Amino acid sequence: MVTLATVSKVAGVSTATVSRVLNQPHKVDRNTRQVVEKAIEKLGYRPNQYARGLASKTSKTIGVIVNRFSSTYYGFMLDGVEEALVEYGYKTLAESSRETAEGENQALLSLIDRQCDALVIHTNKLTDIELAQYQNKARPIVFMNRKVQACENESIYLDNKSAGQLAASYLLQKGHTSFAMVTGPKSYHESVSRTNGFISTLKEHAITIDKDCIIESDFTVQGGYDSLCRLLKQQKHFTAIFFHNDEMAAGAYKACREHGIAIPSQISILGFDDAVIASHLTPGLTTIEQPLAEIGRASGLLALSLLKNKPEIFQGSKLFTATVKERDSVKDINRE
Amino acid sequence: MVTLATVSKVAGVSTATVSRVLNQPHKVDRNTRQVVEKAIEKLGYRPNQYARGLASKTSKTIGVIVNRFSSTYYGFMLDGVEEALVEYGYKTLAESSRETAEGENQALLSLIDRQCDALVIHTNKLTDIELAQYQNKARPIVFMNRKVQACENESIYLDNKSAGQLAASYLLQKGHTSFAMVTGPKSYHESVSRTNGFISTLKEHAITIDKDCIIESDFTVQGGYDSLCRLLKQQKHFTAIFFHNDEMAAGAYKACREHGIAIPSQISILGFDDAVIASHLTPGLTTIEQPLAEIGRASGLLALSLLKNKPEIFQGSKLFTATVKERDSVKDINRE
DNA sequence: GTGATATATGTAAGCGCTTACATCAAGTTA
DNA sequence: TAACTTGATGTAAGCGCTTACATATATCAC
Repeated sequence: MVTLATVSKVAGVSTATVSRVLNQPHKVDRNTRQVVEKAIEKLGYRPNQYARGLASKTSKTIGVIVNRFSSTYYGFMLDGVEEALVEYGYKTLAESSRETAEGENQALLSLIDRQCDALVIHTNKLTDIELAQYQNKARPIVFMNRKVQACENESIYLDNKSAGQLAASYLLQKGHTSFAMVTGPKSYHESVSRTNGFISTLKEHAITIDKDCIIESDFTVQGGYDSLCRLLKQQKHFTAIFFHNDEMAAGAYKACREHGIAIPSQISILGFDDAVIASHLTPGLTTIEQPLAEIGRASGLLALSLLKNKPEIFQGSKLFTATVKERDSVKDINRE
Repeated sequence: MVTLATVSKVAGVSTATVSRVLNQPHKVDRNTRQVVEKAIEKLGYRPNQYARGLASKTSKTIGVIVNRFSSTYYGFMLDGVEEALVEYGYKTLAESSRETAEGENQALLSLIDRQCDALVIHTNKLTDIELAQYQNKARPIVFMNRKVQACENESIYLDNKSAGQLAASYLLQKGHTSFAMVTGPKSYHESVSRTNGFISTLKEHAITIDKDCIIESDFTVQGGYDSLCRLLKQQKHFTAIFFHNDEMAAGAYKACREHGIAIPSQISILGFDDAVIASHLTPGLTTIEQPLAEIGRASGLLALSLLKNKPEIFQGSKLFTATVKERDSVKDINRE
């Protein structure tokens, strides 16, 4: 095995010098540096990251937690984080929590055990209070797409209230005046904020939404399907439904097909996320787009900036805004 | 900071004993063990994985390489790998190659630097010869969904030739006799095998496929769209098209919509993968399903079994078979 | 009781690095 | 020229673990 010592012997210098050319090259004489670099090259030496980490107490690695890998929702954020870190020579250690509180805790501990210099985590199950306890100057934790009370400086997230308002404004602008909404679980802060935003804008226009027309669901296709069936059964009147994500909207498409309801002529549907499926649905799903990759990227950069204590690395805003991705699932009633 | 030494002092034993209760508890007396465990608990001690790795030359970590995270294709495999490893107390260190040869090389080296005990990699760019050079008894490398010559024992993959045959048989069974095919890049072994399988079965039925009706594309939605447009321009006759993945098939849906061609009445479409979008397309895309999560799981298990030299961990077959996931995009011509 | 065997624990030498500190040569100042 | 910088390099002490080996104690056959 080729170690620092091997290189130092071949190069005829001390191990300290070799270590210096690796970590603080400016402190080594040009000629010596070249000799060492040649030896490294020749031997194909690669530093042992564990020895490095043990000695320096830093791993050049940032741990990331997501619910699971098999959803592009997390995939886009992960790609964003990795992209940001690669630029700075940092590695991503990604772990999934498998959507359980226990998984989130375990992943958190395990990433800390692995000496991650910082953490970028997306969590749903742990409470703000539990999360705040993990915060620690030595090892910054960035909360990705979540606002954690008492850790707002380390939270990167979408302005979900504005996004809800945007959804309402958009539908109003298209002439709709009577609505339904299928939300995510109330335990998710996103759901609550989106709901509040949506309702508040309606209120501004003196429109109220029937309590029965707000259904709490679970972000799944099946959940969306079930919710739509329930809404139909109630026989309440509405011309547009706002779904808190595209999967649920896709479930609604299926239910509509089965009930012979045409989108958007009989019912308008507005999704959320701009997931991959949104463009493949027929008609194309109009949806509130959130910049997931950007959010991931920002989270990565924020982690680095906190870690290195260099504010210049992360300059932008911690709050992201959603936009409307217009396709064909919302009818413009004004044009009738 | 709480270290092994802290625990040993509190428990009144040597560090060796503490280390033993952590790694080989049966070698420690019941009473001593309890005392130590209590101390660990009380102090909230967590072993430093870097020190552990340095001393033991093992990291209990398996490195995984995928093209990127933002595709469920890789996501499902990743989830599969992680699921398998978690059972055995191993961690997943996932890195993306960003679909470049350089990225694949870098990721490979970087995971080795990080002392991964084994690697599970999905690569497209590196050649069999390059990959074989990385193989090494000390650190097994499993090739996920790829057959690498000279490393067949470490390759877990779909039987793409049979899958191609299955595609042909299915379409034949539905009464089709005239075909087109849109393949993935020829540089991908999957594309070649699927093509060969497809053609060979047709040949068995004395059917040939016009060279112009086989189009090489790139696995993207846009690629599928373009390919269909090209096929239509040629004015050749065919009733069914076999696409090498669902994204391309989705692109074809779009092209059909624009050209006013009805699926499946005017043209039948068969996809590959059973991606998430397949069920959301209208009509539902009939597709050749490959068990990605299973392939990931098997890869993880194989890596563990090679690593620990315990054949019993990985028992199954290294070759997976595709199945038909039937939806509504293939017309049954017999029923006319 | 003796020697052999098994079981439990401790001692201490690393694992491959980083880095504070020491050393030394060469240049600078008055 | 003596005293002081400065820059380049070396020495060696860890970082927090694991583990081969040594030691101590208990058990057992005879």
